[in-house]
Amino acid sequence: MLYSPCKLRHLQKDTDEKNTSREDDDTSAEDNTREGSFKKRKFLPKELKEKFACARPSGKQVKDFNHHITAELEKLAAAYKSKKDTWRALGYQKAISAIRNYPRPITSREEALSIRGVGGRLADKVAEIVESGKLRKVAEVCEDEEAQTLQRFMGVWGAGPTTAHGWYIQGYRTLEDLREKGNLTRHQQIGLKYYDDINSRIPREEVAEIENYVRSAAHGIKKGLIVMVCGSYRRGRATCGDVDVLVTHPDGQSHETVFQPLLNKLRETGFLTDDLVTQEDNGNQKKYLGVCKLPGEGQKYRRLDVIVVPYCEFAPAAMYFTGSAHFNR
DNA sequence: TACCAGGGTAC
DNA sequence: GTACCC
DNA sequence: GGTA
Ligand SMILES: O=c1ccn([C@H]2C[C@H](O)[C@@H](COP(=O)(O)OP(=O)(O)OP(=O)(O)O)O2)c(=O)[nH]1
Ligand SMILES: [Mg+2]
Repeated sequence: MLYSPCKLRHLQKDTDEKNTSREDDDTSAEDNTREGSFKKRKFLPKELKEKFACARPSGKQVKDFNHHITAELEKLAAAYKSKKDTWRALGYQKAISAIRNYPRPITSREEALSIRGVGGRLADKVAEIVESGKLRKVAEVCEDEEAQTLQRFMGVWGAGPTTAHGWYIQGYRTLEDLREKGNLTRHQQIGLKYYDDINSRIPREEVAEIENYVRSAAHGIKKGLIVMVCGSYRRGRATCGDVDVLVTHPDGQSHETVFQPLLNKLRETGFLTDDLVTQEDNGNQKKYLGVCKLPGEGQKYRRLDVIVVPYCEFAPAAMYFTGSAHFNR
């Protein structure tokens, strides 16, 4: 990420057709009813409160009113992605993101259609789920052996549709096949080793523990370091796929020297168990991707991403790293 | 019908 | 160059 | 898949 003003331009424009909410919130410009009680600003025009998620109180937890719908659509999105039907998968993903952040339960095809990113065909599917609780298309597309195997293989970190298909046509069907016969890159070996843990969601309470662990290590290296978890955690999700840690320092200088020492410190204590990408440079940003585990019995292995950025890029880096991916795109 | 973000590393 | 990832 |  370059964090140039140019890159950020689209974030501030066309607010009324592209939705201003980071979680990509709900819908198109018109419907959006939501009380929104800003005590200090009684004069805030009602249209604004209805139009902008940022003008409404967020409350503490991010709700997931339409989980039954997004869970079903997720299955199709994943299946299309595994079949390399990229753009169809993107369409599904955008709709899922919009529905996930729609602020109340959807009860009709028309209501679904009012959401930006949900067109006629997806609205039909939403309606079917609302009425029957499931989608016949899922059985059709996702439940044969090939589809299920591709999904299984793509759960290996570092394996995408091409690799999964390659393993499939070599006759592999199980993770055990991969372990004993498969040709795996270093990333994929790690992904397979921790398959179950990496594919488990992380409760946000545990993410907070990991944040504190990294913060303690950071403060042992340099006083004043800012350690902030971004990603789905910062967007308020109850569970997260991984932990995205942003590190910076208000002196505007220290970011240059903390990256490797911080990682080394986390390695020494055994917190970092495996490295995926030890250093990825982008402008002044440094990024680490790896696997970690909190001390103590029964802790799972978790995917950890760390970026270290100069303080002057703190805000845009936090924006990028908080996402969602859909919002950034 | 054209387009769907923009950047990086591993192989 | 391609595959995969953030 | 959806949007323009
Ligand atoms: O293709 C991508 C993927 C990620 N990001 C940014 C936004 C995202 O929020 C952040 C962290 O990525 P991650 O994959 O961890 O996404 P997440 O939003 O944290 O979701 P999850 O709960 O799956 O980790 O990096 C992008 O800009 N583009
Ligand atoms: Mg994340």
